[in-house]
Amino acid sequence: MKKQILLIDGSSYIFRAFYGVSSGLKNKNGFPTNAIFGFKNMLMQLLKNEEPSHCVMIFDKAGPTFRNEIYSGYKANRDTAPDDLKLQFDPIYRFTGLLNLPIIQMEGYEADDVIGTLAKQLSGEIKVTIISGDKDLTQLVTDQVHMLDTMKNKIYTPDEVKTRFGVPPEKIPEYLALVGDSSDNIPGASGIGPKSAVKLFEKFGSIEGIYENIEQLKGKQKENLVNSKSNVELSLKLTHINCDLTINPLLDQYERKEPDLEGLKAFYEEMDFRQDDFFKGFSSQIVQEESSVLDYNSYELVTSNDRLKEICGKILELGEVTIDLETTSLHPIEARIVGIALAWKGGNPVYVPVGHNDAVSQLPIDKVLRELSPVFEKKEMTIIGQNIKYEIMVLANYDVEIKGKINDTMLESYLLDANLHRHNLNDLADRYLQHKMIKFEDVTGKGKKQILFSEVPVQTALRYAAEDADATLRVHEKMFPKLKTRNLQDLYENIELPLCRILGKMERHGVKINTRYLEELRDRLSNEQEVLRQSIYQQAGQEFNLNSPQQLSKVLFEDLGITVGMKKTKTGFSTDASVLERIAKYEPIGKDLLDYRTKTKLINTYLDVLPLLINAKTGRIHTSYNQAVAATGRLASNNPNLQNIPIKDEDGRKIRKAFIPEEGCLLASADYSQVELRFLAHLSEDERLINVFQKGGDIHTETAAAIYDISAEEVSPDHRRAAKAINFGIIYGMGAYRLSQEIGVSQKQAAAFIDSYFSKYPGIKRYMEETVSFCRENLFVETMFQRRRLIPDINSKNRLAQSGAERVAINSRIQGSAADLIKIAMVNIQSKLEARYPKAKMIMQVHDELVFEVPEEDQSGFVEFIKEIMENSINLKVPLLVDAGIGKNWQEAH
DNA sequence: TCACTATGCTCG
DNA sequence: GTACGAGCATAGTGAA
Repeated sequence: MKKQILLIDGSSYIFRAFYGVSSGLKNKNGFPTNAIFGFKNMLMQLLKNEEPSHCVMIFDKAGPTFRNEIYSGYKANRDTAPDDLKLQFDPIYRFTGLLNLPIIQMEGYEADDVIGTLAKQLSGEIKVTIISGDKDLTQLVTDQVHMLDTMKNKIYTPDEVKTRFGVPPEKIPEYLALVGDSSDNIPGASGIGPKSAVKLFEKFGSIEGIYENIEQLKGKQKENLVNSKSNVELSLKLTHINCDLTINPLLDQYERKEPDLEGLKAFYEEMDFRQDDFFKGFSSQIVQEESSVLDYNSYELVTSNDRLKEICGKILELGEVTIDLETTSLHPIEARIVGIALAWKGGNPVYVPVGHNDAVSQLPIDKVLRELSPVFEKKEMTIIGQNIKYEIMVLANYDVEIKGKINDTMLESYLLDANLHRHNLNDLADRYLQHKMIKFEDVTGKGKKQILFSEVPVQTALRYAAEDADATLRVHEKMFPKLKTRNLQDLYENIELPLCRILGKMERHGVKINTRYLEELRDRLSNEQEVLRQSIYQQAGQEFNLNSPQQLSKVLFEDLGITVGMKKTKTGFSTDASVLERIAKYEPIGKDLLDYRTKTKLINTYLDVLPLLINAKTGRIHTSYNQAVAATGRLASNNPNLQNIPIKDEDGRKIRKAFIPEEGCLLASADYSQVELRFLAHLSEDERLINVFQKGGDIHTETAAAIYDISAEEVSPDHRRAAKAINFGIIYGMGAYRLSQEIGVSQKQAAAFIDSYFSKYPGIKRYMEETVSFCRENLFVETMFQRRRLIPDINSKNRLAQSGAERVAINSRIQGSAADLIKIAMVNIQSKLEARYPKAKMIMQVHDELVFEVPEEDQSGFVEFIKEIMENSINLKVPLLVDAGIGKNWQEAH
């Protein structure tokens, strides 16, 4: 197989087939098959000759295109397809489907435009060959994109195009616009043929050049050109192929897949085609492919020390191995190893059981780890895993540390496309290998019947576990090279992978909780909650489930007949905080409901839950940081989510007092001040904004002063509040409506505010426009450290989806760059911390804040030490500022 | 009983 | 219709 993608101009294939094969050809039922037959032969021949690794078929879609809108005469001279041909369209589509070739048709565009877009998007990743005989398409030819005319067996390179037409590919649209094209009914300039067109281009370079210098021409030619000017301009619009359609081609989607052999056989029978061609020529390719697919029978169970030693030798020699641990628990702190699966290049995957109940003979875990220790110890070793943080943490339970390099397929997938929410191995295998894996549930069962992995029969475990290691290695080999071609390698190796180890340490260390304090707070809030509940029942004149928005809305808007602030949701009337706030202005029940909601929230989400999450062994809570969920590059925390512990309200803030240090330690906290606005300043290069940060003024006050055209001293709290809302809104791509809601002015006034903001900060406006236009062209945006976010909707025809995509584009660069920054800071801090304060630990991350547990004897100078590293982790056009403090609990540290 | 959606609220 | 990114709790619904 050759690494290349074929973009097949299917419609031209169909017409060529129809006119190339005798129209008398029919199957036994009298159904015409000449076009199908010709199409089949041409396609099979092509696939056999080219052996493409990727392939996609593009067809025209019936109906008018944007070219017809520009010019009603476009292709008007063509007769509609004969009925005999029309009948054959569907079988041809069916045949293509049976070969498992993806098909693209787009309404309103011609196949040419789709081909152009695909060629442009994919040419950076793979060699592209366009299969067509249409001379229009030669304009797409570049060094990476060639065109193959299979009828004439001619390959078009840029040089070939120049030789054939006398102009290079990029001039073809203009060339055709001048010469005209009778088959497409493109007028062109009368009296100008290929010869004179080439001469004119040689002399003037372009159509624009020709008309600018029209005076230099004379006689009939000048007259013709002048008279045809509008025709030429029109023609140019028609001949130019639109390479910017709204499609987000992912190369993987076009990878060759196995054809449906059964279906093809039936199809051939239906059409009365002889079967020999695909059984001989074609299926040999497929058979080769099949042999490279996962093979359960090759998996080996390792139960002897000698064999394990032998395997270690091979791995050490190779310098690379994929590892997957099977354990007793999903929780890395609790987990005990049940078996170890290994896979490496050029060998068969193996499984080393160490804790299976039914195993007749198996090695003990400490012996296996001892044997494997050179693999873990060796610096020049690469260990690959799916979610390798888990392996790192479980190995740490056995005091084993991976000293060499690591690779993580989950992170690889995340960096390639963070929008895909599924980066688990089963999905990756499906996506990259078209392989459906054995599911965990399939071997352990689920629900009440679920068993521990140690109870899974060892032969079943062998298949399951070795397949995991096998597939991990295979998807790694698919994804890893892509990181390089997409410029993501640096981010991967220098930020995400080092961070992965650090997160493992933070999670293992955990944080201590003052349970007694938490209980007291819970009791107090519960009492207050009860008082509110009774008060609400009384005002409502009935008891109902206060936690049910449905029941509450009935009580408020039907039974009590309240009409203020009504707002619809999908299913009824909303009872959210903004509605209740409006009600609160007239009815005390509104305020009571709001208070009830806050207290209930605190009790149910934090006070009741945190004590339950304390680990019995460590006496601390161990969150889990997910490095592969947030589309912008941020971390996410769960079990519990430590990134949404209250801080804004009085009662909520008290929960932070429950987060305490180990005996003899203190908690230190350090957070970046206004980090997203600083990135906005840096990325936009807006002079005024940069200046504000350089002078160190209050950003919201300065913004208020600028917008209202007053001095900083004259700024009132209300001015500042409005300016703050704008500053934050800008980062999110806010509209006037939302701002008006936020600061309580009319939508018109809000719009005027925004205008005024942009006139004072013109660089920001430019930044937003440039970000969107970059995104339109590339279908992704990039952070300061090349983290990509794909944004396919940016060219959506749906206005709402498109403006949503624009906001995402603007925000992702900022939020994502800030996420990059703190990740870099964490990597910097960890190594320096281990050297300078080996007893101090980094224990939490909350997007722009880091929390540390610090021995009392280390407290002097600690905060300054952290601050210094954080502020100097990267260089921006504005200074970075970190606020830091230290105290007896998380609240005091602020 | 379980899986799923809708609503609402917490954080940066 | 109306601001970006997350996680989580409860109610309610429909299928096994």
